[in-house]
Amino acid sequence: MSRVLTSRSENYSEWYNDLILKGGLADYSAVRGCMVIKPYGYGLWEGMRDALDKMFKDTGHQNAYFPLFVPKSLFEAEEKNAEGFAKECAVVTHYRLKTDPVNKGKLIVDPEAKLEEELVVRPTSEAIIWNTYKNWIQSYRDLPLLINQWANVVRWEMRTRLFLRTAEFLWQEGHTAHATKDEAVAETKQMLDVYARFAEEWMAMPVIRGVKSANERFAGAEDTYTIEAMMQDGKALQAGTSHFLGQNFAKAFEVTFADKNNTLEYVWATSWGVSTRLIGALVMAHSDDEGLVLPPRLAPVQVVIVPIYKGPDSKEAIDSRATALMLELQASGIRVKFDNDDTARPGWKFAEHELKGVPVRIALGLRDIENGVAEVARRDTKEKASMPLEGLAGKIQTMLVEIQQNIYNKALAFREAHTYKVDTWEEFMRRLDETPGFILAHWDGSPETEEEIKELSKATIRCIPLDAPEEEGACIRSGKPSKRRVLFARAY
RNA sequence: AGGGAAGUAGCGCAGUCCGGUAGCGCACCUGGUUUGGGACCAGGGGGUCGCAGGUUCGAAUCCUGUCUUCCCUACCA
Repeated sequence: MSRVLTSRSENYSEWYNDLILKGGLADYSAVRGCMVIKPYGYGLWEGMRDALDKMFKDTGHQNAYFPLFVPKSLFEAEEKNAEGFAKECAVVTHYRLKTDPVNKGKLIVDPEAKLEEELVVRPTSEAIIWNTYKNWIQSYRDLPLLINQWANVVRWEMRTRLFLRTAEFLWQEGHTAHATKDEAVAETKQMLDVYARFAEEWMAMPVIRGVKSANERFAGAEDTYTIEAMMQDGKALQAGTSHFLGQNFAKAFEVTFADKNNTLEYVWATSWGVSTRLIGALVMAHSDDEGLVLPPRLAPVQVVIVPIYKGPDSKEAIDSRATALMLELQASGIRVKFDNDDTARPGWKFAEHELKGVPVRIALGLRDIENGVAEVARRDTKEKASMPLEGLAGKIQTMLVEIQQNIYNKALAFREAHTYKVDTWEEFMRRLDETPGFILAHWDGSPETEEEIKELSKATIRCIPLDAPEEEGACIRSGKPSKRRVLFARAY
């Protein structure tokens, strides 16, 4: 069989790739560093998008769409941001191709069609958006301006990995403008909280909320808030960020408003985003050696019904009972697939749906129907039980909620078992190498020490957790005094 | 970006050293028997060997260039 997966322990990276490719989430493409998101993977993204979109709307945001291209002069307006992205920008320099006069049938870039001003393919949209907001904001009555866009962005990465880092990816980016600093900070924190709730309640993936250190901060931001999740190899993955941008973009793009006293003030800004990287996070957070394990709330298919045909006469009876069950489940709001493909055998289907992470499988044969039962199997625990067909939809609903909770608990228990308080440099290094995970340790707060630790250990400060209690201590590297522990890990 | 490996049918691979007109398993198609954990029998279709040059009577095989992917390390918001 070509469907056999590499195991996690054998090679974690290959296991991950196998899940993505064999689970039908994505494919490589003819374009370097770019992937094709297949229907099953895109279904996951749609689930994420719909849930997040509702959360954004519920917090007062509206969607809009801004151009893919950013004139270079706009892009460079906010210096730090431009510098941060400069080395990974795709740039459009020409607007026309023509037939190669030397080599007929081939196309060349028409040298006559050079753009006066190059266009940067957006790696993020702050520049074009703030240039636009300038025209939209005149008065305090225009604020707050709360806008989100669902879009693709391009960052020319040298080394790519499916979903985790690709040259082009899908994301959402929220960009808001506020009259006061407090309001903008509150917005930044609110959206971080939205992300954290989404990760925990929908993806069943526990996250640490925190603030980035200066070194790890978004270019152009005053503060970057993050949610950090732990993958099954103990490495950290930044799952979402929310930035307090201060007045940096307002000043760069001259975005001012008249306050109630008619004095002109610069607006205060935020931006926040999550991307298709979340799909990579989802895969690595829960899956096992048999395949994907998807949380019911995001699984494109929550329940699959597999008929067990026996003899030519059984098909009709089973199909009609299975169809009735499917309709009953659908009526309960469950996403269900009746896999009545007669050319594949049950065993094959069982393995296939396990690989794809379908949370619940119902097997239905003549024997079951005679006894008024069905065999129900959970993907997360692999438990199988015979359950009465009568009232099954209600039980399945409950089971889906339990599965959602169970995989969250499992991920949380894993994270807790791999989170260590460490007070010496020796233990710090030993933990990273021998029992990878999150390390809570003291740091003197200086960028130099942070850099030194990174050089020596390849671990970075993932965040200063928001709930970190005050605690006197000594920096793990420099020995200088520290007031709280910060979160270290090797990261994706 | 450094090191390593690999591109031959949809997938996994053999063939490459030693040049002679492409093969195996799975998948696919047809017919039949089957169906409670990746079925079986019979028949069949599909590949300008990643791409571009070169050497040669002749290239999957030798030479040069190039593209893509993976792994390890490094880098990255």
